[in-house]
Amino acid sequence: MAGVSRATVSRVINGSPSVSPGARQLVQSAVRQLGYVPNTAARALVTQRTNTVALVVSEPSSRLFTEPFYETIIRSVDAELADADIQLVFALASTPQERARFERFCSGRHIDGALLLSLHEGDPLPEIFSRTRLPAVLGGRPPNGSAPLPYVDVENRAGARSAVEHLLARGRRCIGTITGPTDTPVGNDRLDGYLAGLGPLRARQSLVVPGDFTRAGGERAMTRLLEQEPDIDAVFCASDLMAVGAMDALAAAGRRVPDDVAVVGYDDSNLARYTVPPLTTVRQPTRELGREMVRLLLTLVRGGDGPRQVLLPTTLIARQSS
Amino acid sequence: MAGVSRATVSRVINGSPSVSPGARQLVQSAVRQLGYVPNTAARALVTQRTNTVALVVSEPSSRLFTEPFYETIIRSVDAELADADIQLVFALASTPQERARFERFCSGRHIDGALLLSLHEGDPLPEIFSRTRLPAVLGGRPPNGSAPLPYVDVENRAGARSAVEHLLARGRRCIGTITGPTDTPVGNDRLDGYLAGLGPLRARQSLVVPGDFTRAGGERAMTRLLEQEPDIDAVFCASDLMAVGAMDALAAAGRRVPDDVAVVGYDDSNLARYTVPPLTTVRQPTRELGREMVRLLLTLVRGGDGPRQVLLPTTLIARQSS
DNA sequence: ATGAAAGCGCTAACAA
DNA sequence: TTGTTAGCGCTTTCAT
Repeated sequence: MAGVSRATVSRVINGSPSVSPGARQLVQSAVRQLGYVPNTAARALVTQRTNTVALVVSEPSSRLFTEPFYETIIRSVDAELADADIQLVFALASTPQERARFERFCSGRHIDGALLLSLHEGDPLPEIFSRTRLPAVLGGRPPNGSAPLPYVDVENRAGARSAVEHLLARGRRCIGTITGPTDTPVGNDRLDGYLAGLGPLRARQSLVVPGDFTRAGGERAMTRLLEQEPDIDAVFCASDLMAVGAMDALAAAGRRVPDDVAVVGYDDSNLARYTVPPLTTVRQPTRELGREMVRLLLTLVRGGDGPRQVLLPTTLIARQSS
Repeated sequence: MAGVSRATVSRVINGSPSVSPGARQLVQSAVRQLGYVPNTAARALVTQRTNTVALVVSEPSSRLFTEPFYETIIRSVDAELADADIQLVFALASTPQERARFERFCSGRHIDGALLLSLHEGDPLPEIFSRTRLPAVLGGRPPNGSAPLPYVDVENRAGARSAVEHLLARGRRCIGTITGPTDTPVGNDRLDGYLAGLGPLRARQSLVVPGDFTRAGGERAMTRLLEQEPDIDAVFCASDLMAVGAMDALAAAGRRVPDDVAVVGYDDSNLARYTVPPLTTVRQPTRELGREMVRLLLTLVRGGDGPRQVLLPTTLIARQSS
């Protein structure tokens, strides 16, 4: 219709500089009139790129929906990808079936790369990406024993440590912790930070109770902490949601926050502002986490060389619970 | 490697019956040894099918993550699609930019069809699918003035009506309602059901307060209801989350549930079992909703003729809040 | 700056 | 039952 060859049309569509202004005009108006849209499959076939990346969450959907962290990360990843005009495919991979389906999806070259979130120890996903050389970026450092894929992480250790130091500065001396799942890097790193923060004080075994990042889990853990350590005067929780649960348990036991027991959470989710009293917490730059993951992945997808790891800082947000 | 033609390989891969057992064996073992996986782009190019469908949510992600409904629907859609070995692409389309990107995605023939959730009045999506003839199924009836795409819905009117009738049967006479957003079919239908349930009693304007499906919105609405109608003895909330908010407001005002004011919610989400007292609510078959949407869409994608609408029944679940 | 031509990896009609 | 052949819609050398 524009009276030019397919090659020229292709050049115009892809913004090649070597097209005469006249031809460009002609093609563009023809495109508009025809409502022409390039066929992605055909394009993918020749370019070997699909302009699609996957965001994979290895958690049951219940966690996904209760954990405020995911909402933020999904939003920021989606926004960042939108800027690059790349489509996001969102995949749940918590069951073996889901993982198998996703693996087929990858082998089918449906995606240019993947963002992997919340990996547990023994998760087979990193191995797959490492083997197939399909670009992938982890959110959070790889679990022990996992293939060493590039990752973006927040300084969980430093963040947890700052929480404990804050508690110490406020004069607390019997500081317990409710940890995250111990088969995840986040869970371990925050526990390490807690131990490091305590320093010469050293933690007693009975001050450390494992949690599972849920509110109910936090409540149970706090109850146990209260039984094991009646004199406890502060607790560092590895997530805000668990901190809320801990505050429930504290209220049920008749302990005042922060007078009797100070509480510090982790995440600085929306939740934290609305608890009574408002929750002191460790803010992690979740939006930046998503953004950096995308940047790194896109660099890799384009064949570039990115850093093997990116570490983002945390900030302690002091509110009334401590 | 198997010593046969590409066509035969293709037949084996696609399970054509007209392949000799010998050739099939040969091909299959070659496939295994080579780790061969068909290239989806090439296949899509010739078959005009991508084996991918999109689930589109026209809501800000905040709603998506706070509304338990979405978690269930996403799970059931994902599971149902997995059975058919079709990949789910999850897309947020709440901002004009997101919608534009999604539109490009569709025109690029990236997907075989789409599932559209929670449409508001004036949403441009249905029009696009109607025009491009790309198969689409709505979750919930189309908003007024929208293109008439096939849909799966629950009997919102009947459900709301049954809630009000239940309240009447318990002797309540001054029954208010907290509605959903009035630019959504669900919001309107549940309001209609409320009005119908009241029957000859007729509702006063001041008994109807608009909500937004959030907990905070429910709380605000209940507070207003209490001001406008101090004698109110029951409230029907268009969602469980709003009912929880209403119960917060009731507690703050010193009204007992159900003694002073009976509360009925809608959804029968997990929430409802754990409120104090447990919440009477209208159960909608969310899993079936997802399943039926997928079935209908797949029929359409395969060129079949499906029903224009599917309506699923609701059940009243009586608990202690009424 | 432009066009001709090859080819990405697959399926499907047709012939054998 | 099998192979040959054409072609899906695009990008990309390579000439011109």
